[in-house]
Amino acid sequence: MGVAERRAREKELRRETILDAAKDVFSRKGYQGATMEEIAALAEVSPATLYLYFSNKSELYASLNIKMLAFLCRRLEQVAGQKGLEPPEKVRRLAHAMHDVYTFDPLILTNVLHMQASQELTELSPELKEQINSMAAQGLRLMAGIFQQGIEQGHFKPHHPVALADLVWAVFSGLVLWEESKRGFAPDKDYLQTTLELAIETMARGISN
Amino acid sequence: MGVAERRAREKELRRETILDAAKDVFSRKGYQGATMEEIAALAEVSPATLYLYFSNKSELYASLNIKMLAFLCRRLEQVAGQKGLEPPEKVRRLAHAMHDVYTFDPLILTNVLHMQASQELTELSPELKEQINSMAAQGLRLMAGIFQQGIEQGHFKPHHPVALADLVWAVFSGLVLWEESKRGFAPDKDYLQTTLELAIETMARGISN
Amino acid sequence: MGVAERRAREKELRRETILDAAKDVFSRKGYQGATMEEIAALAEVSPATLYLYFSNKSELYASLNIKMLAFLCRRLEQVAGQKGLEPPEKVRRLAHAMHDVYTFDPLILTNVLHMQASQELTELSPELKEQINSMAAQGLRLMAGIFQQGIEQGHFKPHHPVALADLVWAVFSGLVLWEESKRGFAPDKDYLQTTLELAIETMARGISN
Amino acid sequence: MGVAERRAREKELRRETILDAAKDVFSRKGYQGATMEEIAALAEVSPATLYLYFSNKSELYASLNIKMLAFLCRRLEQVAGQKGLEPPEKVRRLAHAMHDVYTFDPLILTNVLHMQASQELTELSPELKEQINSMAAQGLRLMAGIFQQGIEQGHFKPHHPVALADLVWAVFSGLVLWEESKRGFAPDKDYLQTTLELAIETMARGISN
DNA sequence: AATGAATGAGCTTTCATTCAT
DNA sequence: TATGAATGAAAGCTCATTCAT
Repeated sequence: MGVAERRAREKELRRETILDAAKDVFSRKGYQGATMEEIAALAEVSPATLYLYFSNKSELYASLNIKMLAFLCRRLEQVAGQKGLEPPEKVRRLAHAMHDVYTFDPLILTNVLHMQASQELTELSPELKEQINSMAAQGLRLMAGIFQQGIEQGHFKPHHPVALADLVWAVFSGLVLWEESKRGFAPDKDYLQTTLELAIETMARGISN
Repeated sequence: MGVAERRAREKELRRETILDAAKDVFSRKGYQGATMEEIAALAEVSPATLYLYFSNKSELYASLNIKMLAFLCRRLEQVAGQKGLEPPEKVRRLAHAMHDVYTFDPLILTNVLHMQASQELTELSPELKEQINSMAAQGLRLMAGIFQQGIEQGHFKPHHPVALADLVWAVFSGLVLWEESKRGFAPDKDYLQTTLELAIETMARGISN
Repeated sequence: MGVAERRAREKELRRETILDAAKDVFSRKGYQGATMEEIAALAEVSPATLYLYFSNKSELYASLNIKMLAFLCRRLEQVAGQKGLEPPEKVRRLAHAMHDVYTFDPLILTNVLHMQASQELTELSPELKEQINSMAAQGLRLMAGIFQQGIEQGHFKPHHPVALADLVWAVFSGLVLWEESKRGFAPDKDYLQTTLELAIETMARGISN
Repeated sequence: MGVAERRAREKELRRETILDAAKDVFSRKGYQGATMEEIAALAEVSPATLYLYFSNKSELYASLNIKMLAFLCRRLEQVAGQKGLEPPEKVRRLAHAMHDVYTFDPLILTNVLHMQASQELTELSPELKEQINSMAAQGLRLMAGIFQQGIEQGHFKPHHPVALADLVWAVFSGLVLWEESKRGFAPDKDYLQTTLELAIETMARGISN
């Protein structure tokens, strides 16, 4: 059992190594631009080894994105689930949460947003596509829940909460991708932090005036 | 000379045809996913012909984006250059302008934003990269000018105008890319129009509170 | 027009060159064992060129077999269509015809029989599979027609003509494949000729006694 | 020693399990199409284990065919060795014997015939090739012996008995492979039985008229 | 000027085989 | 002895790019 256990742990470890390498390469080159060879080299395995862990390129890509969406959702759940907080405060924490994710690993969001913003999804198998879409939807639902509460309690002017969540997500995508696009120009993390927080809050209030 | 002139015009015409085809294909497939063959087929020329007008794929891509950025800048100049308008009104018109561009041809912005939001730039020659970056910078400068004026005249609370322009651009990217990412879900153009206008204006004021 | 014509002829010529090379390689190595690279080398083109003429390996294989079945059917039609011949004589000519095909190019039959005798068909697209099967069926129908006539005119004892055709085809396959399997042992062409003729005729009579 | 013996028997058992799995896979997919992994999975061992029993794929294939040829020869010996039977009756029993083998396990013959009818042999080491060829030759010799006797005793008209044996083998191959090629069309076992018997007998007589 | 045809380089994927455990 | 894991080598196929006509 000891052997089997260690094997399993080692296997899981290597899987993570590969996913890490994939995250890096996919975020730098995009889905089409990334090559299995480069991912393999970064993970320090042979290309053939990748296929022991993922049945093909698109499944690797999908697994990666699912993992990252899961991380994002978990963080959003923490915020949404906090009892006894006024919605405006929750909105502020929402901004913090997304910024946290970005600070923890900018590539996570870069990948998720790139995926949302582009066509790679069409190449995936329907099941994986479905899984990814439903996780993304859950993220939006969590955000929408916060606004819903705020509207019900009179903090925000009546407006469809899903539309608000959409808008926040869009703003957020814009900010992060914009940061990304300026890579090399020493992006200021505080700048993102501040504008993000402000943008989300004013948006949540202003949109329905 | 009449002959030479007509030749030149015909050549220019074909160049435009190719760029149009490229715009379509690049916006649908992304840089890596697009093939010269598909672009050629759409432009109704042979693949070899593309190389009479553009020395390679990345130059074609760059030329396309430069053209589109130029179009965008021209429209921004119209807004920025109007005399006798109060800055808040200019901001409103700024939103209109960007939405106009999007309405006139969504692919223009889709391409520009995708390019900004991703890594294709790294493949281009330094000169072209420089040219593209400087045009993008000019667009930002034009927007920043509007906010600058507003701040000087006391309409907006003091804040670095370039940062404001950045934020507007980011919000806008977010909204458009978000729209794009939901292709197939019957996007509502009015929704984009309204939220865009609102977002820019509230942002312009709120950011400095 | 002269140019277009010559181009078309050259293209057709090259297509034939490729098919010839494919015939050779497929008959030596079988479908799975053959490589596009070897076929290309034999045809003195690059592997990529093969894909200008055939969309993939299985289509190349199918095209080859269709062409060869067509050749076989044409020869069988000549025999079946001859007026004023007694069925026993027709049977004799049938043996000659099949032997002719074999003499003209042993690889033709080797390929057709190998294909019939193995699993490669399952890899082809349904349409091509259908086309190949229908041509093979036509060959059998032609042979069956000869026996049908012989039975009706009392030359052969009553028996289902299709079953007879099946049997003849089987015998023939056996003889040719057996020859093939002994390659290198100086196969005697006359031997095949004689036994083939004898086998077909005795079979045609004996089966129903 | 008891332990060593049991070990040996277990080893032999596993070898047989592997050969059985190989027989199945090779007959379904052919030599090139079969994969060591599929064979291993069917034998419920790891791919690496195969290499403890056979030094490589082609040796496994060869071992399999040698075993099957041995089985076939044993059955032929039974027929050839029976005293006090008239040659015509022996011929009849020869047909039965071959049909028995086919009934006992169609895959045995399918494999042997496929191998004879194709090129896989060229990949084998000279020694194995030699061994296979000599066993096939022995099978033929056994059949030839029957005809030899018949000729000597005046039952069949003078003809080279080896040629007769060749022909019978060829007919038989044809019938079985033809059956195989129609897999899926509910092949009728009685049909094979009857035509086989008839074909061998008429051939044995007719060939020398 | 335009193109049909060709190809080199490179990609994803498979698989027989090896080896540390 | 048995195997999980790894990989080198090769396969099918694609595509940006070139070139003779």
